[in-house]
Amino acid sequence: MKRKITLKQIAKELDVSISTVSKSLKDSPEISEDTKLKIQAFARMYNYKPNNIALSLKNRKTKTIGIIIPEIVHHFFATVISGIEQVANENGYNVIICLSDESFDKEVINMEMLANGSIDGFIMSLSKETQLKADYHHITEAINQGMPVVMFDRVTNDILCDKVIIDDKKAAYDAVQDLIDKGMKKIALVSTVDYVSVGKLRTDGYEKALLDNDIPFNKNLIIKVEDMDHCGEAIEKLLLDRAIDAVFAVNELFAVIAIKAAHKMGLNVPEDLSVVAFTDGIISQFSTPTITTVSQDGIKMGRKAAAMLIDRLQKEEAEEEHEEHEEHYRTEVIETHLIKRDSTK
Amino acid sequence: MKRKITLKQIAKELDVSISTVSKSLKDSPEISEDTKLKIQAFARMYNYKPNNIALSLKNRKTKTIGIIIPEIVHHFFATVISGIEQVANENGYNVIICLSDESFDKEVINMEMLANGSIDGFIMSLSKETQLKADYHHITEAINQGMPVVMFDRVTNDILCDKVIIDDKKAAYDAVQDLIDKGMKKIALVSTVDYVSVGKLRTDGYEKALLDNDIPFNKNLIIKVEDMDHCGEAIEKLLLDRAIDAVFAVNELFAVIAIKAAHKMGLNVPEDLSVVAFTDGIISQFSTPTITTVSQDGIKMGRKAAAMLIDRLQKEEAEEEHEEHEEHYRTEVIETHLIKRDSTK
DNA sequence: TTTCAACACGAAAACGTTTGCGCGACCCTT
DNA sequence: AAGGGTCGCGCAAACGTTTTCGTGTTGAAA
Repeated sequence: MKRKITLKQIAKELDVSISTVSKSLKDSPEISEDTKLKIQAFARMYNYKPNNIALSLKNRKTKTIGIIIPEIVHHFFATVISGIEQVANENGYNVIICLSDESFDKEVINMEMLANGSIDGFIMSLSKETQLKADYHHITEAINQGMPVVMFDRVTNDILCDKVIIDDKKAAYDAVQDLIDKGMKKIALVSTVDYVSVGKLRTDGYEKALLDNDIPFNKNLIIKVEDMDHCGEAIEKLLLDRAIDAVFAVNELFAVIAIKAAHKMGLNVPEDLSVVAFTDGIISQFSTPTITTVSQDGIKMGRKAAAMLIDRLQKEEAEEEHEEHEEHYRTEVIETHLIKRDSTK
Repeated sequence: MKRKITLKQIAKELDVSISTVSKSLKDSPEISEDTKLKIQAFARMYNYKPNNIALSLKNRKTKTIGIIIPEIVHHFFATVISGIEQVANENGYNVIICLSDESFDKEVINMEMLANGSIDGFIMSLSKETQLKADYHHITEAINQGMPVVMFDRVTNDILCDKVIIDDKKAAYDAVQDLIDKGMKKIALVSTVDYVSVGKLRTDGYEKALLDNDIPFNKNLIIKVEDMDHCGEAIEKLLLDRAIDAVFAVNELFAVIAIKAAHKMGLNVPEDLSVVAFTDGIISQFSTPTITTVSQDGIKMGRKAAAMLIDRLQKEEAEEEHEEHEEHYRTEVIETHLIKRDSTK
């Protein structure tokens, strides 16, 4: 149980100064070969490694990225983390992850926690509650303190920063258009409540596709799921009442519930009902039938977000207080495409 | 773009010493009320928060837990993280996550990285490659340096430390026994290669259940999946050759593949073939039919692991170099139970 | 022998905290 | 008026680094 060795201890042991040890380990020409070799050997023997915390304090940077997301038991978010981690690793960064649990307060607490020197920059996706309250003071504050922020997926126009998103509206439009092309006319939408930005955008895309094809936009064909438990019932009711021929769901969970509801009523998918979902995850790949989805490449999204953040950090470092902060923020759009599987004809 | 304010800046601004500022903010009785109020007001105005890195350096502890897992795009591991994060948060800890990607080298690099002062302790699950090589020097080293380690799920007897696992053998035994109770005799096992500890244990449980019921243990009914792509074929072959009546899969992915294979051959689940799987995840809940599984409560596992680690950290802090390190390590076993769904009769 | 460069190393500041201790100023007691 | 006590504050060390700027010793050139 020997604690990690420090420069000071090596110095004392070898009867030289701390600076001599430090310089020797960096192979500085200031130090004689003899001394260097002796110190290096000693350090290697005791497996000396510089203390990260001390380095962070000295360099005023931690080489750590803070990630704040609503939840982690969620295929999409897990893939994004995976993407972030890849790029972070490639560039010598670590990631520290905080979960907001869809709570505004936790999001704020976590951000303030990390903002006090623990990290060099944020990558985040807004919690539902934050989007509902539209209170972004914690983010503004972080940015004002010079902490770069990259938002992904659930973003807001109220904050100026780098963002990486998918074109939710267009993707939804394309998915619905595909249904229409196949002859569907009565297309139901199963969505979340409106304050979640992506839900709103996907609804917009759905509506536009209908209108562009001269299909009346019928509010009765839209289910806004507030609470998971009644989702199935609502869909069954719609199937019963309206004789719809397709369902467009904003996530795969809603889609699989729709399929189960259809089965329960003796309808076959895709023969009697086509189903398309947003977010290509595990469920879509393994449900029966497999579900046609809009791909939403989390890995790519995460990689892009991390690349943007690290790019900014490095630029910052290069400028080094030149104060020429070119406040030019970018919004990257990740391509999506429709993955055709067995839930559509 | 004002950088975060420091004690030094406040001191200079108010023309007092740094210590006076620090003590005032801690409401020390050493300082007069007047001065304290003035300083506190000023600090609040500038939203002063102590720098975490400086605190970490001073206190020799970071209030951060390092997590090393093979991958994150995996329901089970995601739930474990979620559990860890809950308890960590409740106790004022942050979590920093590294992915080994099932690679030994990455596991080593990540551990060494974090061990240099970045964290107070580890929670980890071994990568496949590490288990294959059975090389645990990096873990021993961390422990020798006084860094507490808690291992979960994929553990090894070669390392002495706190562990939290499920009783893989017993859980497998129970699952197979349940099949036997229902009249199954020809039960196939779809497993991973043996060096993954849990795969081995689950196989043992399967074997014991058979033998205890006087059912011959037939190696030909076992499929060791090396490579995902041929998994389906192997199962189909078995279904064709052997007329098996049940499949016990060590994870839900193998189970769903078995079900698909069965369907493809015109067999119905559960009428013609029962399927039970380990690891209760998303797939089991949403596949058709839903799959009977052995629950493996990741949240609980994560919570337990975090609790054990934090407990040890606090004990360490209390002892404070009393050197009375009671090296008594515990292994906690998380309860499992069979969740009966539609893939079994 | 004096002078100066080169060499090898150490002292100290800095990053941002916390905290034990010392010290001056004041007031009260005798 | 001298002694003692209290109050209010600052100094400095410590955590573990890196790096700039000395500084003492040596050897060679003048």
